[in-house]
Amino acid sequence: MREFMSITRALADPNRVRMLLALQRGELCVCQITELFGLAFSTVSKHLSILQHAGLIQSRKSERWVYYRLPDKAAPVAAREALDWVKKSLAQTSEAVADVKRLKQVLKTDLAEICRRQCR
Amino acid sequence: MREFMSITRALADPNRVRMLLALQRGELCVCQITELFGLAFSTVSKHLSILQHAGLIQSRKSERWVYYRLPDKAAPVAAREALDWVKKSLAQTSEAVADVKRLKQVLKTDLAEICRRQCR
DNA sequence: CAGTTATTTCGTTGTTTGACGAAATGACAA
DNA sequence: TTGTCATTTCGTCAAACAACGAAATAACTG
Repeated sequence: MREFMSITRALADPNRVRMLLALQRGELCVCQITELFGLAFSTVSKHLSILQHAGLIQSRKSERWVYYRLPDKAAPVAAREALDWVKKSLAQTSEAVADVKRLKQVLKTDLAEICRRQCR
Repeated sequence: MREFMSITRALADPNRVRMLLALQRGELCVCQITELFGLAFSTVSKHLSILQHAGLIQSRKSERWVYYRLPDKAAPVAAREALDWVKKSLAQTSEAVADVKRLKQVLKTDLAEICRRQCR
């Protein structure tokens, strides 16, 4: 029950759901997601932390960046079912399609360039 | 997306999820659910309203009572999939089992008796 | 080692949410 | 019609949450 609730609460925010959909294309680092959604660094980091605690994403560190991705097949059943449901229900929606379109633009840009652009 | 979010937000509260699980046994009126969960009338009514707006339950009025039930097969796909997921994930959990046990006690009692007991 | 850089954590702010009791509604019964 | 009764709506309060910027952390680079 506890595990299930951590998943439903993670899915109860539209920005987090959009992040999951964006990650279908492959892993992304925090600054790419920040660029994609136009939110503050700290906000994106918090969202990703909530998704990760719910088992809906995983992360790895490489060079200067932290990459987030959808979980592999070893993920808990509840999380995998939730992700299938999200994908099936929303992959075709206008929001998801628009996000993918903007994501393609973001992916064209060099990673270091994106981070530098977000002057802090 | 909007419809989907109304479902995930409805599922983001443990009391609402428990109500869905309790309704698997068949329809219940508001005062039975109130008795089962030990919440205030108005609180239960609000929860049921949120579930209904999300398409996760339906209601009918009969005599003095309003009965709520899980939706029929004509319900939106997203709602049916969500309910299947909830049921599959949680039907065997200790919380759900304990609720069903108490529900059986509640069902033994006469409906009018239950309502009267909740002196207002 | 010191500086830079990407991310996380912390503290604050405004909004949303869940809970309650009281008042309003709506339907049936006398 | 008036009263009764189950439910809903309203107003309020405290707790939770999303957002931000600033400070802390952690890891590479010079």
